[in-house]
Amino acid sequence: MYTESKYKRYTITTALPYANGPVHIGHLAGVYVPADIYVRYLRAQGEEVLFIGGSDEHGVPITLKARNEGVTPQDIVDRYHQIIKESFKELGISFDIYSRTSSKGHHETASEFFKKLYNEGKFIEKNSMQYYDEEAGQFLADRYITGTCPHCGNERAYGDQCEACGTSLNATDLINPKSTLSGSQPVLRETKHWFLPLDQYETWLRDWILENHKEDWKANVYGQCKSWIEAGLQPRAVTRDLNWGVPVPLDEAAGKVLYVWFDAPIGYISFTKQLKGDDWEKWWKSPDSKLVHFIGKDNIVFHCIIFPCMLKAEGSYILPANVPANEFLNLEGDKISTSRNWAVWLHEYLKDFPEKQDVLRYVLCANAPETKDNDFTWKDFQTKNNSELVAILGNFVNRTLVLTHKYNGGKVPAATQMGELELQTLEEMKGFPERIGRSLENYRFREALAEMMNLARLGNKYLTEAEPWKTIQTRPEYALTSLHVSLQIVANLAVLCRPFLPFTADKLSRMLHLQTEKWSDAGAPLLAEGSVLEQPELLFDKIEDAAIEAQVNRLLETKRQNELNAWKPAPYKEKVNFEDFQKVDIRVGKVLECKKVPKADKLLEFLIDDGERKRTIVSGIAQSYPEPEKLVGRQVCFIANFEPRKLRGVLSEGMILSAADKDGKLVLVTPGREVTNGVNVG
RNA sequence: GGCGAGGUAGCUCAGUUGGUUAGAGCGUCGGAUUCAUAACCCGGAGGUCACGAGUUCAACUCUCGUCCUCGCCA
Repeated sequence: MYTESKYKRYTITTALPYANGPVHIGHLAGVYVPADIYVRYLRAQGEEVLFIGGSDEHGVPITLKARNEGVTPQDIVDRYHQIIKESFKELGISFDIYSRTSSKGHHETASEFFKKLYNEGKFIEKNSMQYYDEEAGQFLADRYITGTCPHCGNERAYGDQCEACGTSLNATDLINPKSTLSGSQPVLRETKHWFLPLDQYETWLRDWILENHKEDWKANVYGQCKSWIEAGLQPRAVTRDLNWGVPVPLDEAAGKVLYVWFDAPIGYISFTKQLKGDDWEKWWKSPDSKLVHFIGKDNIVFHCIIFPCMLKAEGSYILPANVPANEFLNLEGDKISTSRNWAVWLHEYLKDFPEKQDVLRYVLCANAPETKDNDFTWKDFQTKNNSELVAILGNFVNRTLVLTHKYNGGKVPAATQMGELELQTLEEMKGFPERIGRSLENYRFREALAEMMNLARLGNKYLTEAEPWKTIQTRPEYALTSLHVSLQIVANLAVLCRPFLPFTADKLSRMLHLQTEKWSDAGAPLLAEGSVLEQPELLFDKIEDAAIEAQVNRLLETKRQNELNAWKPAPYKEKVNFEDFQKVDIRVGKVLECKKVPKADKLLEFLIDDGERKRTIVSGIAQSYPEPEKLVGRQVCFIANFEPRKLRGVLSEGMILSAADKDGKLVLVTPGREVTNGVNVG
């Protein structure tokens, strides 16, 4: 380790993904990829590390989703826990344990934690009035209640928020509240809950964060904490009325569970117990253990304020040394959204791009939203793969190994002719482990990754300058020496890229028969003269346009679907009176002929039997009816008393009525059964 | 609306306590090269550092105001 440290071991946690959907690239770039890089680096440094993850499986949204699908909450979390766990594993996120909050061990630990705080009088009790559904026999979460929004009059506002006007609400604000469980009108009933009095920890928080972590916490994290503390903290309910979660371990608390924000972070502790058994405590209670929480910015308050207060209240735990929260990743310019399916899902990526785990890891790390929100685009994904991984890293390794096989039978040659250039290059190589390490120790992952790539650049530059393909003719000993040097750089890359690109590191180590993964060995030559190398195998393949187009098209399709789903009837037009309506002469007629108007994309020319004569009407529906001749014989409705008008040179005597469907398709309006041509519609 | 973070080259980002010509990668253009997945290597172009005031010998950096993006809260 390059930065001074009083720590002997590291407890690294990652935000628990909520098990109501799979994991997407936003989660990965913000939390899991950086955390995994950090952990793999620590391991390479020989540090003792515990890397903890798991699914967050309680809370109201999961119960809502279960209701919508007609299954149990357990079914929902079983489904997503499986997907999430598998996909993390396949991406190489190297958790020591990936567990879940619905596990028995977690329920026990969370209950004990509550019990201890309860027994020591750390909670305050409060009674309040909450809506209760008498038919369903349960209290209602705010999300389970709909009613009229007091601000905008939307009749389908939720108890926590009106989606029409965006205001957040209390369920008691709603006019005509209705339970979504039974449809009945809920009644207010008194209920008792336990609260963690965060306000009592304010002085302590100020000292701990605002005074002592001003320098070492990220600006976004520190600023957010400051904002919260200075706004004044309120007691926060630890329990709620719900039947999905960790039951409150008190006789008087039937039908109540721990609030999900309270039980979830305890998961980090219970998972440690599940893995380490009796040996768990030092990871959480020994001051020489460094606790680091990797999270996204939405989670800052829980990990910097609330969970630390819980740990402080309990009394025997250490506190996080750092909480390197990242900002958000956008996708092709729009916010990632699970409900709108605007995401690149990890499990789908792994299917669509087999054996390309490291490419995703690379791109997400290079684009990690460390200081501000960032954008993921497929184009950029392709570019980073093709012009960085393939062109710089893969190419350097490949050319070195190909040359070695060509000129030295695949064995590491001797370095008999070290010149100025060689010494200088090896000297430069020496600096990389420390520079990369320091960046990682300070949670600057993009910088660290770029530095790792600079080593490959150094290799390319060296090889180009040494040009063994030329010197092999004139000074073969020197040519072999330069391959020796290049190979040492390749070997160093194998060690130094491991935190970022573990699959690539494995491949490289196999090809080189490399004996070490230790960070402290890097910086120096790692391959012995005469040792045998495998046949080179390409580390990365180019990604062709077609693969990228397929992904982009899928997103475009998603966007189209979302627009359809968001369709709403147009607002009503101004009122008109009956007389005005009567002025419009709408009639039924039969299509006698129908053809496209030349040089007009949208126009069809109809010849209509209107009961008295034939009339020509031009209508802009060609794109919805690609085979106009098929309309012959069909009855349509038209406006008979418009002034005739020329469209594209054709005189149109009226207008044919059609309905505009939500996808933009126009559909002709036809009487439900054949009627006499010329009759009125009214 | 209050608070927080951000707004720097076509794109993605660095810019240490204010101090010379504002940096990197990718893209683009030119050159060189052919060992290598037309890749690598060298060089050039490209910036009113969101905008407007102010402090200072000196401002991307400090202060105030405005605009925009994101988040938290009400």
